[in-house]
This record gives sequence, C-alpha cells and structure tokens, in this order.
Amino acid sequence: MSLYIYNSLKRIKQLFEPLEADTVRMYVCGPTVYDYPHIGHAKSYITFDIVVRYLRHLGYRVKYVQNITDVGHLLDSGEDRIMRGARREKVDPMELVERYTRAYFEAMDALNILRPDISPHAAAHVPEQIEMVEKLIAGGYAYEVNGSVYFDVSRWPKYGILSGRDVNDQQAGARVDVNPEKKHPADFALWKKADPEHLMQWNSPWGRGYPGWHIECSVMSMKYLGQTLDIHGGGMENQFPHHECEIAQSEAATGVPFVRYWMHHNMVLVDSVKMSKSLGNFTTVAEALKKHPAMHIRFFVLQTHYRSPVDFSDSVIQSAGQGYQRLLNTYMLLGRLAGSEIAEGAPEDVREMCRSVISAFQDQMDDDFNTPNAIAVIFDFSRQINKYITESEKPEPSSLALLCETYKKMAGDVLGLLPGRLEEERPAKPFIELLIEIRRVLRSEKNWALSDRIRDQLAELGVSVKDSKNGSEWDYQM
RNA sequence: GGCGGCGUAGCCAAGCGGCUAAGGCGGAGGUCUGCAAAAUCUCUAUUCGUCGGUUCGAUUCCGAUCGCCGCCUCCA
Repeated sequence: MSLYIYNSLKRIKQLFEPLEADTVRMYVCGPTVYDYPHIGHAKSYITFDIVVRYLRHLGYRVKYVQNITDVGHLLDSGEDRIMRGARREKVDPMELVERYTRAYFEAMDALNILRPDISPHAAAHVPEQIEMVEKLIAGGYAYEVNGSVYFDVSRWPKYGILSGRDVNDQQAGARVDVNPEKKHPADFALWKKADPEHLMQWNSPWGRGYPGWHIECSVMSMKYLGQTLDIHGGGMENQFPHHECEIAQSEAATGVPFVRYWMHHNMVLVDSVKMSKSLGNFTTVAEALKKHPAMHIRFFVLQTHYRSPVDFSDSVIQSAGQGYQRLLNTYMLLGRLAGSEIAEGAPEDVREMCRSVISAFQDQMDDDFNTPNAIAVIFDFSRQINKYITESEKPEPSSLALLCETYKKMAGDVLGLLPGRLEEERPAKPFIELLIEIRRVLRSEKNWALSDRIRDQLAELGVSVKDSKNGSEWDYQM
C-alpha cells in the first residue's frame, strides 16, 4: 500500500506523491511567541512530528520548515500580540520573543518532538515580505491606502477555494470591526501602517509600518522550499482566513500552485470547549508536565486521530498512561533480555512475525496517519512478544534482538514514544543491585518481612521491583 | 445568516456499504505467585443520537431532526 493523505483542499484522501521523487518539502504554521506554549501546541506539533517521522521512515528526505511568528499577529483589539506581551512583562519585544521561543522549544523537546530543519522568524524576513507586497501591487492584486496595503480579494476569484466560503455570504465584522480603508471587508492586510509609538516598525515604500500576519508564511515557506510546497500543515482554525490568504497571495505572486497537500489537525478541547488563550481556559505544556510524564501526554494525543478533536483532562491522560506503561514494559523487558545481541540469524518464524507486524503498522500509517490503529497494532505485538517470552524456555537471543529492533522502529522511531536510551544515567545502579542481591538472600531464607520492606521502600524511591521464579527484575518507574 | 466538523460500550477511541463493531482504560473471574507487581487467558456494545429513505444488505450513502463544537480578518 502507499501513503494516502487527507487533503483539505480536495476534501478527500489522496495518494501522496511529492513533486520531486525522494524529497518532501513541508511547511507548518509555527507559534506566535508571546506566551508559554499550551497543550494545543502540543497536539499540533506532535501531529506534524508524526508526519515527518513517518515520511522519513518511508525513506523520504524531508525538509521541514516551521516559522516563528514574532511580528504582525494582532489581537482582536488590533494590538500586536508581541507588543502586548512585552508590555505585560516590561521587556523589549525581541526579549519577549527570545524568552518564549526558548520556552516553546523546551516544551517541544520534552514531548520528544523533533525540531524543524529551519525555524525562520518573521521579523527577520521583512525585506522579503516587502518585496512580495510590491510584486502583488505591481500585478494589480493589491492596493495601498494611507500607508497600508491590502490584498484585493475581488481580483482573486478563487478566494474561498480552501474553506469553501463565498466572501459575500460571510458576516462582515462578526468578530472584529470592519476596517473602512478596505474596498471589501474580506480584503486582508499585507502591510500595515505603524503609529509612531508602535515598537516594531520598518521602512517601506509605503512609509513606516509592519507586515501583515499572512504574508510571512508565504514568504518564508517559498524562500526555503520553493514556490510549490508538498505539504502545508496547520490547525483547522487557521484554514480560514489564514491559509486561504496564503494561497491567494502566493499564487497571485507566482502564478503556480502554492501547496499540493493541505493538512489540518483538529483542536484541543477542555470540558468540550475549545481551549484558547482568548478564553483563558488553557493549560500550558509546563503545567501538564508537572502532572503527567511527557510520554503519557504524547501517547494520549496519538491515541486520537489528528483530524478529531481531543478533550483534555487529567483522568483521560492517566488512563492513557496506564496503557502506555504496558507498551513500555514490553520494550524494557526486551531491552534487558536482548542486551547487545544482534538480530542477525533470527529464525524464520520470528522474522515473519516482525514482517507482518511492520506491514500492518504501515497499512495504518499509510491511511492518513491513523495513529490510533497503529498503536493498536503495537498492543497486539506487545502481547505476542510477552507470550513468546513467557512460553519459550530460553528465548533465542537473535530473536529477542530482532523483536526489540522492530518494536523500536514503530513505537520509537515513527511514533516517538520510547526513551532514547534504555540505559539512562543510573548513578544509583550498583547500590540498587546490591539491595536486590541482599533481598535475593533474604527471600531464599523466606524472610518475607524484610524483603517486602526493601521492595516497598525502593518503590517509594521510584524503583519498582518485580519478583518471579527466575529472580527479581527492577527498573525506574516512569 | 454562511462554511465546516462531531455524536460508537462505564470512560477514551478506531471503523465509514457486507467477515464475530479494532485497540486502550476501568470492571468481573481464572492461571502464575510466599505476598505484591508484571505477564497471560476469559467475560464486559444483538448495536453505532433520533426518525425516515436508497440498497439484497447501512454504524457506514441520502434526507430530516435533536444535541454539541469550530470558523466567518488575523488563536496551534
């Protein structure tokens, strides 16, 4: 089977074929760095992390660009988000940007989200944005009014192609007051005139000002990926107007298709209502990480398809965490048993089992990144492995190594759900092993009281001990 | 008003024309075990918001209806 992606532009799943055979050019709308990242960001970037990882797993060279918005993204009040943040924290706008860009990457790193290959800042690409605005004016697609430049939607009949809207059916001013400078309420700003007190402003052919929000994505994506992108991703709430505007301005400027596959993920809800900063009901990633291990959050997100909304609550993440722990236990068991064995020469029946599991896994991922089903495949695999290990007298070392490798490929490389190294830094290891050894003697003497006490106290210190006929296993608890 | 999405077991969640409606959590019982944990086995939706229609056949398609949610100038 081949990879099919749900293309929001066509509203169907389509066979994925990049423009250039082995390379995928992918752009995802990044954060506006004026506050701490929240779990909505987590869902978004986990979603596209999976896309990147899976495409790489399939052998593509993926060039992944994700912008950092640090200018021009306004609040409904018309205030620039960055300036609002800077005022709130009494720092320079660019200090604020630096602060929250770091916070953003720290949060994403914690969730095991691979960093983009390029993270361009909007404020660092103002000349390019001015250039594109000039091009649009020259082409007759934009007009200047009083130092601001607007895209003329009437000159672009295809406006609405992505969101399926007719601009004339929309409620002008539904949320933000209509700007009288515009010829049509649907026209959108490419360049905005700046008041003298506006902290972020640049010289332009139209006077001092700053770029509109949509233009940065067009400019930076095309600068680093070329005029036609294979994949452009983002949240559903940005489908209109943001992505619609990107298409209009990009295609008006270049005359070629801007994006071949549009991917939109669904929202995070809290008590069934959208979580957003404007509603004030958001949970930051840092807060969530205090309550839940990062992998539990990641697993929780991946147990829902990316085009479905996810209702965030502590109890559902805990439930997900229980399931995750089972998957992790199998992996740790395999890791311990396989040690440094190599998979070379594993018997045919085990090879066959791994082949069919990988194939089932890929079938699910090929179907528009169906991670819930892909995880179900791993649960089945986990059960098979546990049975194999308990039922065989002495499991084949090469088989164990192959199973471990296969497990890691799916759960680790593609889904990003496994710890990087099984043997973390363990300064306490020799001491724990000493206790385990003492406990072994106590148990052989049937001194249950003391051996149980050691087990209980180790548990309190974060070390779980599991006894079996063949001795005791221990591990750090997640 | 316009555009779009969603309603599947106690909870989370796949499936979207036809095998017994995946998987996870929780629950019940069994195996293993000094106990605990882990692991494993069995059971846990005659039914997919409601009502019609199309069809040999619908959770899946169409229509209506109820409920929930998102977007409509700049929220991941």
